[in-house]
Amino acid sequence: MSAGSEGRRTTLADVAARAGVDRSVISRVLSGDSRLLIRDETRQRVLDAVRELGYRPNAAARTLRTQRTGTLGLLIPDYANPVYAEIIKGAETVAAERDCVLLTGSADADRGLGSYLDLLGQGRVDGLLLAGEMASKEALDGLTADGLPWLLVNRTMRGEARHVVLDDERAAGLAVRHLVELGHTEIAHLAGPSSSNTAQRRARGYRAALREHGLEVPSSLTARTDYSADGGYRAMFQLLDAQTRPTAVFVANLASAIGALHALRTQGVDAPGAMSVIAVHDLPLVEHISPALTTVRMPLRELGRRGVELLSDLGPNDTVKEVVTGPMDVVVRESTAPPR
Amino acid sequence: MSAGSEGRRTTLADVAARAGVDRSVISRVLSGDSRLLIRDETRQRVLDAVRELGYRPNAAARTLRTQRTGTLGLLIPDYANPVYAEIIKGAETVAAERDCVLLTGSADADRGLGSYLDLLGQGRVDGLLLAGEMASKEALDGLTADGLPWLLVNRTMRGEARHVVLDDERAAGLAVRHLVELGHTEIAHLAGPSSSNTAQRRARGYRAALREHGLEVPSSLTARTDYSADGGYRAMFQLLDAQTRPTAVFVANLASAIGALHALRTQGVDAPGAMSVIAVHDLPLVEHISPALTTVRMPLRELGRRGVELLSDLGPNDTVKEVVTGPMDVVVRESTAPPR
DNA sequence: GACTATAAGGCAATCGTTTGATCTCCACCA
DNA sequence: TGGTGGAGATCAAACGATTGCCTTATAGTC
Repeated sequence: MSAGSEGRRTTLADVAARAGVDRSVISRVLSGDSRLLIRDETRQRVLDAVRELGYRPNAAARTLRTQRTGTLGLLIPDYANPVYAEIIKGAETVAAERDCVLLTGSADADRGLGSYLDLLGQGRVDGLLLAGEMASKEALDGLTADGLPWLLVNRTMRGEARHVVLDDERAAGLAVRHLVELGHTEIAHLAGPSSSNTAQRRARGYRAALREHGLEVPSSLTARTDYSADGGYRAMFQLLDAQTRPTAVFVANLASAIGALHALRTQGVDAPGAMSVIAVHDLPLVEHISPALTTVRMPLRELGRRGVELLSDLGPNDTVKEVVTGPMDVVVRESTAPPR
Repeated sequence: MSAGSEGRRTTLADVAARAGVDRSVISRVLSGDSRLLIRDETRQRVLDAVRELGYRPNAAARTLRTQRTGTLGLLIPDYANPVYAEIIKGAETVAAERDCVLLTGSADADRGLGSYLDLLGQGRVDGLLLAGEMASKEALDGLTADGLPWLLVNRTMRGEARHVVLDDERAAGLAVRHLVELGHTEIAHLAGPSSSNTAQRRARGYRAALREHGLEVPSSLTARTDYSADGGYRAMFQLLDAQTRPTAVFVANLASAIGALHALRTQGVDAPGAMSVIAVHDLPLVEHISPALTTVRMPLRELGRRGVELLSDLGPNDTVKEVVTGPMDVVVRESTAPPR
């Protein structure tokens, strides 16, 4: 609208001049300072000036003064993984509720936490959520030394007591129980990478559940995938070659399960007739593949929510270990059935 | 390491004191000011002090002074859509090359561009990439008035000449040509939502290609999906009910194609035997579904790359309309074949 | 020996907000 | 008349980095 307003953005000084008061008055009115004594008429003049000039506080100046940015960072390893999409959504929702922006970025083996922080510099975020495996212990200590609160999301780390995770062991337990209840006794596990924290917990939960149900835990019934569809495809072949072929498989993630189903088709193994498949996580999409996947739905949004909630109340030296207690359930579709 | 360094972060003043020089010297050394005259010995003292104290410039202070943040923002409608994952990856890569951080956030119908900017305040990013349909014309004008450069990514907008897009019409053309070359003449289109810019361009490309190949363009051969698998599922049923059943369908996106394949299975229509299916975009996953999808692979990363490149050289009043020229090809898999 | 040029840094204003401390009325009370 | 006590603002010092302009030395010149 205001053509010619090129060049300089409106500052407090502009608004103050327009309203005929001091800058500090504007600032206090806008921040809702309750100790401010001001006539209604003046307050109105201030608000009018703010609106007419379209004033918006300068983030850098405010941050410099208050040492707060109103911003949280979230680092994830890979945008293509739908698991993180859900976590981000949950996190953004709470952040917005708290008038705070969530800024997401990705880091991985090459471009790790360190280089990300070098770019970010100091004082660009008030806290950092770290989802996934990109952070080393040293990097985390560096954050603590800088006085920046951080929180691991969906992973734990030895020696660090700052994380929020899902109950992956219980998820594995639910999956196994579902298979056991169908009558399976030869239950295999298509596990995620041993470097992955969630994969470890799911594998542990799988073994614990088998024992709990009085079943043996032969290591030949576990194969590894890198959490990709290709990985699942290859790993399934491995399982099919085992001396005793399982009748069901608990797969650590969705993508691998899709690869696994492909392998079964390729080998002419009917699913679920000759092999039941159940996987961790759920997406609308799996309803539409064949056979529709039975899954364990995880409270990923809740995980993101809790991440932000915990982080924003977290001092640089506090500690927290939380397991999100959101609903978790087996969504039974077509890929699981009683053994033949 | 330095226990007790609690409380205050190191500032230029600390480093200056340690090196025994003025703050300005530190600043100039670090910024590589070529006009600075300094003895090697002094320079070394400065660098040592910087390292020993682990100094990192305060982003807010620097931004306040220079009016630059070293940061670009990217707004997307939905993290769950793998299309955006690819765009983000491309964008982050270039941003990193240019020593600049890309901060991604999501906005949609409810939480639109406006509320996002209210949270961000002024001066938190040097420019904004807007992927998807969340921005209104007024909001864009607001950005321009604020002096913030912005660029639409993967969409155009009437009356605004600031976008970078893919050649969706050509993608549609390639898909249709592939089907025509297989011998199809009854080619349907499973189109995206009419509100979507890409959907419009793909539909236009589809019709143009049909005409180009001398085929008719009956409107009964187009059905609409909302770009979801469910939407594709329902839309495919519509197509199957048409008076003349097509022998091939060009689907506007992957998720819908997966739903469409499901619908075909449900109805006992063999794909590709009785119905060929080709979709826009490619993912490792589609290799593993049955039948493996034939797709048109789009240069999404390149789109993200160009977005950042263009934006960082863009003044608030410049204009740019670019069609990314990256490679685009039909990946032939199992879901397309000659008509019976 | 006075003068100039250059090398090597120092000074201080500035960016825009926030916030504790201060100031100026004016009414009211003794 | 002098003093007190708000009400309703204003003042000014930060926050930390950048950058145009100054100030010292020292070396070199006539």
